[in-house]
Amino acid sequence: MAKNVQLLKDGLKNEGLRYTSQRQIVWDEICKTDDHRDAEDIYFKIKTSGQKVSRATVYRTIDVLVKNNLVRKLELGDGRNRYENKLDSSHHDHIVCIQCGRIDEFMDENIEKLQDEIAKKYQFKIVRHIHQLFGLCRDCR
Amino acid sequence: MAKNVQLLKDGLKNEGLRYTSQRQIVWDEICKTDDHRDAEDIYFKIKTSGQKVSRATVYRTIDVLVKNNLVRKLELGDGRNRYENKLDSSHHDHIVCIQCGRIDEFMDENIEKLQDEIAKKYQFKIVRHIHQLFGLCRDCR
DNA sequence: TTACTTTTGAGACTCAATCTCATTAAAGGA
DNA sequence: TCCTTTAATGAGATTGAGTCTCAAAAGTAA
Repeated sequence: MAKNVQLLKDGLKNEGLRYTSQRQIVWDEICKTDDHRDAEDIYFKIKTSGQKVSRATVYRTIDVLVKNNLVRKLELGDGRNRYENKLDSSHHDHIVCIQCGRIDEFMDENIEKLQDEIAKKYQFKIVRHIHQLFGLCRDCR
Repeated sequence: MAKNVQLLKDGLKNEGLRYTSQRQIVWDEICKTDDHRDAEDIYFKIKTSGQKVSRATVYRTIDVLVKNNLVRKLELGDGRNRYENKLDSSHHDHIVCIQCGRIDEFMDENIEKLQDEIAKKYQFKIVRHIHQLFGLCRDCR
């Protein structure tokens, strides 16, 4: 846990941002699970735990964490962004079950390589990418 | 153009839906360009051309066209879905410039194959997928 | 033409997310 | 420790894409 405090403090300092109790609360909440949760989930989890952080601050803090590379933003195209902590996870993409909502993760070096080749061909500089497989998981097919 | 009328009529008939002038107007507008436009763009283009189709009908018709495989829906994760006609384009993914908004298309058989292998490994049945590269295009880097 | 059913339009509504602005609280001196 | 400066916060208003409602209009089949 002390590790998480330091990570946050360093990240904020790098950006010239202040360390506040609200930001720590939001970051702690995101670190509690490896789920892919939306901002409202995170907000209500904090709220029902009795801690006081406003909705605006939760949204703003999540943005800060994403920009500082502590949190990964997941865009599933259903109008709600999901977030996951990047504590010990390296880059990966997602497999999403459209029936039960289950989200698995995958990573393939070869796909990454092919991707880089495509970018090269288009003289394109990749900043980030999204690769998601939607369909039915083992239990739903 | 007659081709587009027939395509639409057939698509609608398949679903047991009626052929209406409004649906034809929306489909025609989407066929006019190969751009990746959002629903509001399409709605206003129709509106300013003097034709009368309500916003609700434009949105509903686009959904119908997507379900009937006449239109491809593009989710860029910025809160606005884009649409493109599938008149003579086969499957492809997208390269999006975060500076100028330019959208290029790419397709790589090998990536598709690797993707299928991943799905197999997870015992997952892919229904659709999203693969997008975000970054800076040739002119913006 | 009639009877039935689907589609449309206008505007109300939803919901995630952002913005406003007065108030509160970090951080770095003195 | 106390100031001063400046950033961060909270409450609630606002935005904006998209959906819903329901009465009126228009296809469809007999």
